[in-house]
Amino acid sequence: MDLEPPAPAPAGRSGRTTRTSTSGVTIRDVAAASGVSIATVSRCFNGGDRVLPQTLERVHAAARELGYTPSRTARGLVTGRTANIGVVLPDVTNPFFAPVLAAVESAAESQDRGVFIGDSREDPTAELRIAQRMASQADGILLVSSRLPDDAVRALAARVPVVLANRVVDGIDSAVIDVEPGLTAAVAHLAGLGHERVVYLGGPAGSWSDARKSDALSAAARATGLHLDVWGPHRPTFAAGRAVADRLVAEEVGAVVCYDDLVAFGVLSRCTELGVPVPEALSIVGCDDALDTGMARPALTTVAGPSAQMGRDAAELLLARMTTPTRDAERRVVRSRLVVRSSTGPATEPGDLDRLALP
Amino acid sequence: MDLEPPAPAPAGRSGRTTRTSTSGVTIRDVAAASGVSIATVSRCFNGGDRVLPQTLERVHAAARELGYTPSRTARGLVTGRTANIGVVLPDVTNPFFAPVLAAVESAAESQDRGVFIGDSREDPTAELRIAQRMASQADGILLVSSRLPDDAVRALAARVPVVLANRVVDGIDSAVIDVEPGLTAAVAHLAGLGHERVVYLGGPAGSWSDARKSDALSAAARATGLHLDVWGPHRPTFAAGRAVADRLVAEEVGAVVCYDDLVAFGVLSRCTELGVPVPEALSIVGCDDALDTGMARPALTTVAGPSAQMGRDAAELLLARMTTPTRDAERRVVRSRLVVRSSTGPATEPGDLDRLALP
DNA sequence: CCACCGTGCGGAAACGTTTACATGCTAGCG
DNA sequence: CGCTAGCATGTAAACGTTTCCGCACGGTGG
Repeated sequence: MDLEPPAPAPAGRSGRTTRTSTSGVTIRDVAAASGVSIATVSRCFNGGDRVLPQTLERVHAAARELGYTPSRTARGLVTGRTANIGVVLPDVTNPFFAPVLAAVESAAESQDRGVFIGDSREDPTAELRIAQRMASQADGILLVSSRLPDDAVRALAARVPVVLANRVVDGIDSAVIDVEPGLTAAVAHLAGLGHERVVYLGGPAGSWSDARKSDALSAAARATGLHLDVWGPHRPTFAAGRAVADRLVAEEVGAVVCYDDLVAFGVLSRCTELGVPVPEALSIVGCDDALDTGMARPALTTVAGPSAQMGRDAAELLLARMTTPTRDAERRVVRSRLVVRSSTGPATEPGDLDRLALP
Repeated sequence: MDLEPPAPAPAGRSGRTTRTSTSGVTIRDVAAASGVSIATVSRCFNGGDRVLPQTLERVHAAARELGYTPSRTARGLVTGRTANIGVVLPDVTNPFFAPVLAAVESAAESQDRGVFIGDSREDPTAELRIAQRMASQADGILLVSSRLPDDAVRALAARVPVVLANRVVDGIDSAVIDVEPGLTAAVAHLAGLGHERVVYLGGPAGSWSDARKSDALSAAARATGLHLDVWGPHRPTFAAGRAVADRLVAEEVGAVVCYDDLVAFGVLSRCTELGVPVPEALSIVGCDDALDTGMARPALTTVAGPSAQMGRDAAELLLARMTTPTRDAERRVVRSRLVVRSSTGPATEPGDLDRLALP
């Protein structure tokens, strides 16, 4: 690559200025240098089919010497495939997405594919715009926690292979975490600790996983005889958790399940500030087990979802759909589970609470 | 191969199968529909220069109706520009990089540019490979915490605009955090608490910021009369912190400064497990203030770097260099500062320590 | 010995744009 | 009234590939 790094008018017998960002040496140069036609050079770089071993060797040698790399752009123009994939998610900053992004990146890298990333800021309009931009430059798109309406997803999928992560739409591949086992266990756990009322701090409007969590909690609460209040929507952030914490303590809520760990941490943080002891006065359950969530004190009881596994599943599905567009839609499900740590504890009577508050 | 997989004969008056992932309608269709030449259509989509307002209107109407979007690939082929930028960083999973990625993504999005992302896994070879792949599809590349040798960076920069974040190489634009103020304050802080020996848990080999931190600590320790030991290299992970914690307690180290918050949390986590009280037995200082690091108990004293700002700076520099390749290299510096929370405290005599250990 | 076929390769036509250059037209100026 | 300047538009040549054909050649089967 560092053939002639700073040189002003580098290779090329014609002295034409090269403004492409690639090496500047084209398939024609290689053909000339190795005494074959460009068609043969092309074949040498695409499986080497129907090429004499010695020719292949000669061409590769010439290419190596000239520092030739096939232009992905030109290749893309004629083949219609770009060897890139796109990932669009609601917030790059949310640690929940990091493992899935990592998994996808890793899968792509192993096939020498580029990865586009887009941050929709939880805005469906932005999400669609980004996805459409990607559609022209990627062979497949992974929508993580998509906020798009079902129809929009299907419309997009008609133009370009689409796979969903953390979301389900009929007829579209998806990789999801089944929150039900974990949340059911969480409700049972809280009930077992004597809590009679639980508040669910809901996630962003239009979030599929929020709806799933809400449903799972309702069902579990009904089965257990627990009273469930659903608050929200809330943005899935630390700040949102802090903001809602005051109301939790004002209403003397004894147990709360949060849309995700960020919100849970926000609640925890604000409670600490307010001098509200956790879990004595308030039991907090998070979701996702993003970040190494065990590191906080008190360590957060949370519904852990194997998000890295979900990412790997999503990547597999995407790659599969890209190579075989005419498959039936497939759904991969990984199970969540409850991780009990120390942010949950026995229910307390209001009287006991007061005693705790002023030692 | 898969010339006409699902759709028999979709759109198009010619019935030609469209295998491109774009809308399938080309500039030619728009030209025909609006009764002008393709050159005029092209002009309408590039600033509308030298085009009669009514023509422009007509063309845009036709384009809208047909659902035409210019092929970025074809455009890229002839112009040599792709309107994409690339970001390569050592670990997508490390929360330190999230804000800078977000900043870059945001800047790119506002110019309707795509963002490639690559994860080098802290491996210089992989980093180079990824960067080279990007070079052919992006107009500029941001190397975050690059582990590449200076020469490799310069060689790359000769092929494609390159900007560095969290790293400095002569002749290359860079946006960095100046760790010196924060670390100097940290040393002073520890000295003020009576600590006489500090261990620095160094970061990954070949990390520029690790070298800077090490230097800054050495200078500050020398000036303060503190004894500084440098341990390492360590991978910048939670696990690495946990692993080294045992040695810290075995050697009865009283104060430790960590390469980043992940390592610091690892140390903290393991200490809690071992029953070593923080900060009574061990004062811990982190770096970066990544994650909302105040949420852990005890809250981590850390050297906060405004990484989002660094990201914005880097994005600005990259965009500027892409439009004006022949500028002098520029360096943007943001200052770190010490954030004192509760993971640091007064030095303890071994005797006192024992008393603490068994209550 | 002839017809045939597979094999290795070259020629040339795409792919969908941008852009230099040519062209016709209108208007302004002498 | 004629000449020219400028403006809107068209023509065509790139950009760097892949890939469909066709061609020569040599070996094999009849």
